[in-house]
Amino acid sequence: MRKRATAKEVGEAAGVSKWTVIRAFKPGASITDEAKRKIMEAAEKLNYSPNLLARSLSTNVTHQVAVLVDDFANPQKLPFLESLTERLQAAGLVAMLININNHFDHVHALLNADQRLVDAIILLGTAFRDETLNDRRLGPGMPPMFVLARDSQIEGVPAVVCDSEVGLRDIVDHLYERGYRRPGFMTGASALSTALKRRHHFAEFWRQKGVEHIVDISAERYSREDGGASAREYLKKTSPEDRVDVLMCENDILAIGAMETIRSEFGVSVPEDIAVVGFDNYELGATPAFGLTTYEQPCREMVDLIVEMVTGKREGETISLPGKLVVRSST
Amino acid sequence: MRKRATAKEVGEAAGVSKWTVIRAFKPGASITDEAKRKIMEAAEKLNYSPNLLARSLSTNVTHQVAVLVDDFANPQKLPFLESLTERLQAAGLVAMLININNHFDHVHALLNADQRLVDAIILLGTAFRDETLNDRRLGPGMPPMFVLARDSQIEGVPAVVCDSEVGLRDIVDHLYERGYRRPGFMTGASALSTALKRRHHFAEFWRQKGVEHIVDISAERYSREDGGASAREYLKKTSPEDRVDVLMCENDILAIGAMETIRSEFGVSVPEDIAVVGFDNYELGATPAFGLTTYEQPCREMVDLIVEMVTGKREGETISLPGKLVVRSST
DNA sequence: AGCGATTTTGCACCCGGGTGCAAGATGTTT
DNA sequence: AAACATCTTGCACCCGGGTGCAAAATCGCT
Repeated sequence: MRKRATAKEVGEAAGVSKWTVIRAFKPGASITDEAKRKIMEAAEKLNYSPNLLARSLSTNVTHQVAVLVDDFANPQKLPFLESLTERLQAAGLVAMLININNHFDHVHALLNADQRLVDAIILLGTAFRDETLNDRRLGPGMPPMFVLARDSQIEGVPAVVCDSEVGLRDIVDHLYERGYRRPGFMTGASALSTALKRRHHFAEFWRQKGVEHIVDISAERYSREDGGASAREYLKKTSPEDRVDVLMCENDILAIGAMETIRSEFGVSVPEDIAVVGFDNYELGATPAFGLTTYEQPCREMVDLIVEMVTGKREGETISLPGKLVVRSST
Repeated sequence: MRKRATAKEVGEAAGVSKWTVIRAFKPGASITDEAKRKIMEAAEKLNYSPNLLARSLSTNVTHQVAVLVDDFANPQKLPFLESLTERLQAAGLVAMLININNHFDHVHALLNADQRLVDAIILLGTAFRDETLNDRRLGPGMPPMFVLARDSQIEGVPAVVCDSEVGLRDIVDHLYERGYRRPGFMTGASALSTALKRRHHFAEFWRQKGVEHIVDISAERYSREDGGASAREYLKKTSPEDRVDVLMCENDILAIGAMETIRSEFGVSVPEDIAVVGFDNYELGATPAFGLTTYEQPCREMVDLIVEMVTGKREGETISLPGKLVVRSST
């Protein structure tokens, strides 16, 4: 059982050598129609298909791409994974999904991917530190790496990101126009460059409008509970008249957690007392219960670009794409 | 660039043959400490690690498992993917994530996985038809297959599922006890066996309690919009006094969609006028805005079992695990 | 028919590592 | 020191397919 036919066997069945069989499966190779027909017939009978492993060994191309994910708690990962696998498959590639966690760190994952000779490595919004890549175990021969939906300052590792500068300008413009003047910003894991960048632009655009002070609130992780917990802590220690009038959260999950806590535990209404803004346009944010104003990352375009880079159709250079402000009832 | 050191090269650097190098990397092989030390030193210097592709070619074991997913719209996939990748990795395996869609069907995916010589194929809650497996292109030599979070009637293809019989009995008991007597059931893609089974048990348990009539509502797909749309259609054509008093939805996404439409468009209150029940215990259902009563699938246990089957630690035989009723404010 | 041009096919040897066996090295016993 | 047991190492050949080249077959033309 579990015995695959080989080119040699097909050749014997069709009365040709194994090399001719291999040619029959190589588009554009020189072969007679007659021979090809016989071979295909025999191949079908024997249920033959080329062994991709063996092929990869000699061609040095595996058509496999490692996708590293370390934040499955973020539901935004799902649409990214969906688009990414779809596009990769359309390009003849397949994704090896690698879960980075406490038992399997980035260096492990990179070495593993390298050992499996993947054609490329995509870091999907992972929170890895740039120093990770300087690990001495990581030789110079690693497969090319790309970062998706997160910044990369690393030399030679291009990224495709949603332009947080444009995004936050749009958001701040919108909030200013709506009359909000006392902004707060909730970060998740604040040490990450993406977080810092968003925070930075948020503050910068408010400053340009004459608002100097930003209230900082930080959640432990990117989860609904943590968003709620940090909002709770803030509201507890701040009297109603001192509170922010709009709370920008680093992503939709934090925003939903915060919004729910604000409403249900403090009787504060959204957006009348405090407006809430998220980031990502997570599907459920659109539901009437939330009506979350947010900023949509151009997921499909981002994925298209990264796949073009991976397949070499496009030069590997960091690209920022503008997203789209989605205004709903929370502001 | 992108040149990996080979065992032969390491051997030359360490003054031994390539076979000795290979042994140095094979646990339990016979080799002197001295030789091993020299080899490891040379290996580190040359940044050598065994080429897993080449190894797989001769051992016929790839340590790769294909995971087929065709329903990325269901957020429940994310925790399953997370646990699954984590467990597989802990067992030394890696997941190839294959997206089944209009451009890449099940047969394609299976053939692709086979060509890549994966050790096993896991169908993650996919809506494939049993006939798919009878496709003539699928030979008898396919890798072993397992179904996760969905039923399998297929001979030789074991499944790990959440026991819908126990689950629905718990749900119906709970609803009956709360005093509901006019139940409705909302299915997604109703042709699927999982859906039919849940529907069947739901009706059966009500019958045992003397309630014969179940109102059937069906949504096109498993999405919030479709759940909302089918609830809308139902409420439109049914006068308040004729309506169900509890609506059981096949999963949480449908339930949330239905609940939101019921509340916001018809001013019907949940649970006073109509109670709503979901299935899966999707994380956001816990938020105060929804407070969705639901049934939690034992995700981690299910994944543990399927990984044990994949690794051969457990016999491949369909297993049903009981889940856990989670009562919240929607009932 | 005969010659050269072109296409098709077979072959030796490669990709990087794994296996079983036998030769070589080391160690133990008398 | 010889004889034997044991451990370590090298080797031939395997896994399944890919490459470049040369032999063989086919084609076109005079």
